[in-house]
Amino acid sequence: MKTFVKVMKALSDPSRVRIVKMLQKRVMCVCEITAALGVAQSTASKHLKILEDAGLIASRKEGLWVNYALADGGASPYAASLIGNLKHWLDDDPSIAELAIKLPHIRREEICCR
Amino acid sequence: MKTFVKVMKALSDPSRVRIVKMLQKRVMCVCEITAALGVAQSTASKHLKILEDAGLIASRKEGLWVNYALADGGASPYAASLIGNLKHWLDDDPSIAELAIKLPHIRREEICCR
DNA sequence: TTCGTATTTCGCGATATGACGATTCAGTGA
DNA sequence: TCACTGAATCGTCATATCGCGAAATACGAA
Repeated sequence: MKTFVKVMKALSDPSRVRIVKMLQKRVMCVCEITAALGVAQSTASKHLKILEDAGLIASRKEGLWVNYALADGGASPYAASLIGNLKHWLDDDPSIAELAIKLPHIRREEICCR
Repeated sequence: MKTFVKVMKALSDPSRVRIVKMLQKRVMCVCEITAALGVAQSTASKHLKILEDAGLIASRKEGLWVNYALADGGASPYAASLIGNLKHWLDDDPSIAELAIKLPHIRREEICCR
């Protein structure tokens, strides 16, 4: 029950859903996600932690950056199912479509002070 | 996005998940659900409203009682999918199993004043 | 209509959540 | 070692949520 509720809670915030939808397209670091969502860096970091705790995404430290990607689903069957559904859900949502257009122009080299 | 988040929010509370799992077994009125969950009747009513707004359950007034049942899913594809998944999810959860045992002994004739 | 019952709504307090800025932590390179 | 950069954590505030009891509704029976 606890793990199920955790997944539901994690996906009950629009910003977090947007993060999952972006990570469907590609791996992203925190500063890219911060820029894409237009929120404070600490806010993005907190959302990422909640998604990771729920088993929806996974982080991987690479040098100075922390890259986030969709989880493989091994951690939680509920997370795996929702990740699968979200592949084809919400693509026509205005805020998701907007992100999809914006995404190719968000590159860490231009955001982080190199 | 709003309807999706609404479904996730509705299912991010253990009491509400329990309600959905109980309604898988049979139609129930508010006083039966109140007794099964062991909460105040106003609390149960509020949870039911949230689940109904999300398109997960449907209510039907029958005389003095209001009977709640699982929604057919026509209202929201997200709700429909989650209802389907919950059919086989969480059956082995302790609190759900306990409810399943308790359920046959909860009858409105014994709860409501006759 | 008037009463009694099942349910909903209202109002409140305690707790949880989401946002931010400031600080701290971790890893790179001078 | 030190300075610098990306990310995580801390402290705080505003808002949302969950629980309850009390009052308001809705309905059926007398």
